Amino acid sequence: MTTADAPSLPHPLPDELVELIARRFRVIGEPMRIKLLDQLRLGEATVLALTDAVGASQQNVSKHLGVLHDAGIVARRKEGTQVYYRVVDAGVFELCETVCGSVQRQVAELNAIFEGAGR
Amino acid sequence: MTTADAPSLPHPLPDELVELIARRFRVIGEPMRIKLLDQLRLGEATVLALTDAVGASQQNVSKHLGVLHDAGIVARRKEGTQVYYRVVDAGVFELCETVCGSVQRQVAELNAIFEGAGR
DNA sequence: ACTATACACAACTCTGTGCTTGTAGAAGGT
DNA sequence: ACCTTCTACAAGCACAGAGTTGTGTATAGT
Repeated sequence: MTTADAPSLPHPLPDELVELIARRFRVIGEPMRIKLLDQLRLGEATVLALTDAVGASQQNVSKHLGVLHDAGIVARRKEGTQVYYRVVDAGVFELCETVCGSVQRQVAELNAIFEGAGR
Repeated sequence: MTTADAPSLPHPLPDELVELIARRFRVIGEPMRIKLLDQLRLGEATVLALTDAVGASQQNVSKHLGVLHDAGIVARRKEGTQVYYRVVDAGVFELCETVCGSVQRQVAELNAIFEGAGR
């Protein structure tokens, strides 16, 4: 438990694990779901609040939240007619930060090319 | 470079950045590409070697490598008729390890349920 | 020069999936 | 009881993308 890091994954990654990893990446690889997770970074929120925040239809938001829920990334809490969603796997934020780092680095490289060639 | 960490991403994530992040996740979210990256973890390799390693057609491997190359994750080095690919963005390994951690944790939870209910 | 090898590109097919529309179910207000 | 609100589910449509087939290009060997 305390040593969940430094896994040193097996070298020929088994096919089933590859499939699980790929599925997970695909779950996070949708703009709408990233927006929802970004909103949930501020804390739990209702479907209605998320719908207003991301500017999509209620059905669409509900569907995407269902995908995130099935993937075990978010959890539901029902209260009256409203359902509150929250992130239970904080690893997704780490993932987004890592990706952001790569993207920013690439953009910086492109920028350097323009600066070097432009003047 | 020195401050590439602790990004504390802006809270309403801009749409364009969301799109870039999602695209990146989708690039990595394919089993074949994960297998290729897993092989490239051992060092640079030719298309033929990767083709044999993952058990796919040469065209398919070449296509996936092209996607990884366009995404800036791998780089090419031509030598004679052969092309050597290598990973230039080590962040992908960090991503895979993070995802593996989440997957393993979920599997452990399911396992605990079976152990708790089975006996 | 000719042939073989290694890789990449283009066109095509097909599966997967995201979005919309419509609707059903649950809970609260009147 | 009735109606409204909030959420989830189902069917249909459309597009993105993964895989195959065929071919073009470059390099090495003879």
